[in-house]
Amino acid sequence: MAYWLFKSEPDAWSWDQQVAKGDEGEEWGGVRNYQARNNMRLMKLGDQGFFYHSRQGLEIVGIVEVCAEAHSDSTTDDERWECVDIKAVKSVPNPVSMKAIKANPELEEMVLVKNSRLSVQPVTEAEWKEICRMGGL
DNA sequence: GCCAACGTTGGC
DNA sequence: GCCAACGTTGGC
Repeated sequence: MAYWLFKSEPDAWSWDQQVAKGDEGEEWGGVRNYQARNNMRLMKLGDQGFFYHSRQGLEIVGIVEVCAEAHSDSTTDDERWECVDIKAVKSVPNPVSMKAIKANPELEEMVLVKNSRLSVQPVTEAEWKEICRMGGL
């Protein structure tokens, strides 16, 4: 199983909205970046991911699970773009902030730190465990 | 709200 | 195929 990180501006799509969707999940559409799309193509059913609030919040607030593998993005007719569906699994008791991540030497190689603009990113197992520990999970 | 970093576009 | 110009993202 692989781990990922999904970024969203809470103004556009927040963790609360994701939770409200329940097990039905939500299509992660609208991504127009090849690297992010390629990451989604690699995702398998049951893969886990962090849900991160960018711009406002700047913290990891929840855990999601891939509930549909890559398919065409319904927000465009352009066949280049694909996306997965994700559903909320649980909230992070103590949200892990960008500041806390940057302050932790074990997380200095995270894509979130090195390439903050990529909206769908891979997370290593070590990073996953460390952030879960920091988040109180 | 600013602006650096990054990705994409398009003229040559 | 290069690279300048442009648009967008996202931390600050």
